[in-house]
Amino acid sequence: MNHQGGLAYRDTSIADLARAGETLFAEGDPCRRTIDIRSGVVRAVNHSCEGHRQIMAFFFPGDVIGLPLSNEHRYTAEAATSLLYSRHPVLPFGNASVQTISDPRGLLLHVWQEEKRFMTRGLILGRVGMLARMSAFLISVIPALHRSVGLFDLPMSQNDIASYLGTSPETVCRTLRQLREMQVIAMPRRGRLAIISSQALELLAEGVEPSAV
Amino acid sequence: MNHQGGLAYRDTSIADLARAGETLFAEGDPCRRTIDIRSGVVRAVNHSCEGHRQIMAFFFPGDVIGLPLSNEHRYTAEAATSLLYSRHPVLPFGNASVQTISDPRGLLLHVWQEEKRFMTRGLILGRVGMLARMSAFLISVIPALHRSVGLFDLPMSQNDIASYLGTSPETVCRTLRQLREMQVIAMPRRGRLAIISSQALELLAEGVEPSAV
DNA sequence: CGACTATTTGAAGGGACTCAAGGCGTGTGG
DNA sequence: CCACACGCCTTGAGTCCCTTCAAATAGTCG
Repeated sequence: MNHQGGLAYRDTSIADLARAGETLFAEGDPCRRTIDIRSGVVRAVNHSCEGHRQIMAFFFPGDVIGLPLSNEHRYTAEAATSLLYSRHPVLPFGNASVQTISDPRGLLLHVWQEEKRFMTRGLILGRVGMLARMSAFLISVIPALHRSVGLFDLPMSQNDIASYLGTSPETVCRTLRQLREMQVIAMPRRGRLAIISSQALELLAEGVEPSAV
Repeated sequence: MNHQGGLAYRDTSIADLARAGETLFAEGDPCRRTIDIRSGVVRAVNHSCEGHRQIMAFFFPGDVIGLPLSNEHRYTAEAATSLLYSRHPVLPFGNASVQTISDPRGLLLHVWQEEKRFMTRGLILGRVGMLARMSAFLISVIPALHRSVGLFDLPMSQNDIASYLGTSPETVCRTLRQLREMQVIAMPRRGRLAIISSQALELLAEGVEPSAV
């Protein structure tokens, strides 16, 4: 999941800092530069005209976002946590070939990584029942989470998780509690997560009845 | 939505035929060729290990699928209707640059088109309530549908729509009936669709209360 | 015409949403 | 250092929507 070293110039560029909530680029902005996440989490946000707000994906260290697939950005990127990142200039879309010639494999790899994140949300939201959705969500983010002694750091707020899962913060809280009571996960502290039974988590994500776990 | 003429060789290649239900390529297969849809609908399918099946996207004439973003196909492609398409050979992933050099803009356009389809499903499934989801789904597919005298041809079965929307065929049927009773759409025949009030459809997709429409 | 699939409808049950309110954690300012 | 304020998380209660199971009808293909 971490494509360290995917771009040759990564190590030489200076990192920028963004605070939680800061907007990196907005939907409709012209694609001027890609953003290479060093540490922290970025959320891709879509605003509907009625004011509803959806989080379409979370991006993690190693991901490169803002890729010039078209002239304009296709979503708004916000820092979900405090963030360390670097920016790399991009040629206008008409000259995209120049962008790809320098490292076509790198570009396509990053495009694929981005697309995977969107596909994953679809697969998660397509499941029936919040338990299955939450379990699938946890499984999908765990590989990208920072671990310390078997305890994961769940960096996004339950509000963000709710927007991602298409539900309410209350339901997120209740579902996590349910997983705790089933001894599938543990959350010793705010934002800390331990997986007690990853097998049970996978069964739940597949839609197996909770009573059978 | 229809990128006619996106690839120069389209007009000169001979079209293949596939029957409804036929598999064009399977998840995990090596990416040997891209598929250029001429007529009909393709569904991108994901099978979970427990046998559950999700439709991640529908693809329409003008879409090019099976793009070599990685070595292997990322989903299974099946003909949702009888299909006319053409295949174009693709160099192995390591040589992807050669693929892009001939027409980098074309490749990126098609990649973007594919990614948009996956993003769209996420945005649809992220809405609350089946009415909103169904309305958003109809809005998203209408531009790709074949029209005859204001009557659209809805080519996918309600089973497929259910798999796409993450619900059951019964709920799909009931939701369509509800839209009919609200005079928002009409379905004079199986697979035929008329939009009576596209404005109401958009309001419903935005989550406005049905009683307010 | 007959078999099969797709669509439609009914009824019952449970799960998720909403509204409302209370507890916890964090950070800020006096 | 403490008090306060604010946002985040947690919990409760009621309602409605969606799911599931079951069965009938319509449409399609041989």
